[in-house]
Amino acid sequence: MNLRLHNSLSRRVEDFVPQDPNRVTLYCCGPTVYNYVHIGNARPAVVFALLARLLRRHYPGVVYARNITDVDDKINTAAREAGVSIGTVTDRYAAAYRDDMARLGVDPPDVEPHATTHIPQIIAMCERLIAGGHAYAAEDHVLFDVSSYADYGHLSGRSLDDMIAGARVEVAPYKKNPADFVLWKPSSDDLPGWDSPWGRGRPGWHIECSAMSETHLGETIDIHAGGVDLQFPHHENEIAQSTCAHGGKIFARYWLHNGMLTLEGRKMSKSVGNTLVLHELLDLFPAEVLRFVLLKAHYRQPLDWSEAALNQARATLDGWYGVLRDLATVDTAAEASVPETFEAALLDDLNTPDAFAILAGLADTARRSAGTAEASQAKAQLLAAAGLVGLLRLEPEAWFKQAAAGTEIDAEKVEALIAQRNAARAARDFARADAVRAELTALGVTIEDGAQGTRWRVTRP
RNA sequence: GGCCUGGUGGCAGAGUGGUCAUGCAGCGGCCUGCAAAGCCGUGUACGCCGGUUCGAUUCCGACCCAGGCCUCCA
Repeated sequence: MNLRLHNSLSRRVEDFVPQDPNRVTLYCCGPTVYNYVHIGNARPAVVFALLARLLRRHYPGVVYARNITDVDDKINTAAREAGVSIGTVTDRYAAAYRDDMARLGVDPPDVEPHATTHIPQIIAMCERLIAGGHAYAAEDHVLFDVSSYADYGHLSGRSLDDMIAGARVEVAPYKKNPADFVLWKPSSDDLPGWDSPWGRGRPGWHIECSAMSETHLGETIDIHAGGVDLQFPHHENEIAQSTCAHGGKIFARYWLHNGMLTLEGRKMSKSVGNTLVLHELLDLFPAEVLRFVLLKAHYRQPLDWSEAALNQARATLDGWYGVLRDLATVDTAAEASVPETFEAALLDDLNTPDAFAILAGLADTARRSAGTAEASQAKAQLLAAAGLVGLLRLEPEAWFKQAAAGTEIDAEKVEALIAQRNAARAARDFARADAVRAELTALGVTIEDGAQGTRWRVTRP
């Protein structure tokens, strides 16, 4: 079983062959911490943490870096508006990000570099680029000279001429070429800044990733990942900077890009203003429901976020948890290996929809295995496969008794009503029994009479 | 305008040159006091038009439509 990945450089699915199996390097562009992230920001975090997990299963050494951008004009604005320091804003939202990711079941990266702790490396990279004739200082800025890098535009499939023709931005007068981009820019006294050979200033957006990637993963990394909206200009610029700073050595061997989330068919983005805040969604829905929706479409496809998608995810998970509830007493101490077909689907460019189809089959097998000698193995396989994608991590009873958003379930009251109803049933007073059930329904509780008694669950919202 | 994706059954969503995706929903039945859960059964799906082929949803071309990038954005 080999890992195959779609490489944006070739626009094809390729066999993944690391430079060094003992040190596979993966870098994912992380958030700019000026606010809570939205659900769209969670997609790359979930998808590429899953990729890191897969890599760890197949290679002895993996280093996964996901950065925090903590210097940015939007951060400055947010701090000014809130009347707090910039550090307060970045600390608060970086912590919130880590917390939200943990709740979503996203494994933390091995390294979480912050831009502001890599200023010396950023300055050094600027100096190297200037020395190599790839960048120039002008009016307290340092700019990358795109004409010095013949391959500029390769990743995003566009030529310099196209870019200039299609430019919709005003070109700063100090740029040699309209497509030149800022590596370093001056800061006024009220803005965060660091001393540099070009005066007090701060880094441009793109250079930080190049510097942090170089610092923690080396000059050539195996995989660089991020949203497809970063393909241009962010990733294109990273390639230009890093390649030129490293004497032409390839920067990233495989480029992975996840598709955008849409809301009612429109791209979800902070600039459009139609974002759903992950922090809030986590209070409204079980984290596994959010994970399920994020992984149910292939990562490169656009994904439409909707109430219907959430309900369907919940219904499917209810079914799978129902299997686990039926097998609650089955011991899974046996070997719990991930079935090969399941892992093969994931290894095929992270085909999570196919993996989910296989998971449904495993759930089916497990359900049918109840009471047979195969039950333990079937349950173990279901749990192992689901666990790899971060699902079915709760005890089934806990899953079914999760209260709906904003409500509390009084389990004792529910149990008491069930006892009343069962007493009525025993007396064959079905009118009374149905009346009690109506009370339970009003509480948002569905009951199931079974051979081992009556069990209940919170009806999905 | 340039570049790039994609159009699959009620919905979501994989995939394939020639039997089956899968999930949710629906319908019929079994079970149940009734439900719920479960079980059994149930759908002439692949944007449009040409081409290649014994055969295309799958390959090629045109067209239509939708979305993304070209500006901060995951």
